[in-house]
Amino acid sequence: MRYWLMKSEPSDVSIDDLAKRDNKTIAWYGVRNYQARNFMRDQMKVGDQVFFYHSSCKQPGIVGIAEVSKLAYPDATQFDPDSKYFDPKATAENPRWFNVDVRFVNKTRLIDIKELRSYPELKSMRILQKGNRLSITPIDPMEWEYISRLM
DNA sequence: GCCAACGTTGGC
DNA sequence: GCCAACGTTGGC
Repeated sequence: MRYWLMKSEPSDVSIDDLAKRDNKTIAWYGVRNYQARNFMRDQMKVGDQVFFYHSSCKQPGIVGIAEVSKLAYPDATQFDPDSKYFDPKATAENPRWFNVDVRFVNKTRLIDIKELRSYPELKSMRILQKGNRLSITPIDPMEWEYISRLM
């Protein structure tokens, strides 16, 4: 079982939105970065634990825990001409983008990026590195443990 | 709203 | 295959 951090803009899908969905589950659609796609497609397994992170908002930070509830499958939005995630180069025979399903586990207090930066134990976290833009990053078990204790 | 950093695109 | 130009991300 592995650990991940997944960013979502709360104006798009917040932790509360996730908690309110049917089965508290959502397809992690819209990822259009190959590295992040590969994490979902090639490495994520059902039961993997996820820090749910709010980005591009007033208070960026970890706000809850979720888990992978379905293995990766083709992202439906790539085939939808009306979606902003439509990809004309993707076909049903040759899908380019994949997503897993993620299920709500629980909310936590907000552990914002400033607080995360304040712990030397977490300084190697990918999201704290300068210029980091990757929306899905692996979390080291030690880091998961450390952050869990803060909650 | 700014802008540094990054990934992607496409001409050569 | 290089790399300049461009678009996007995301904290501030």
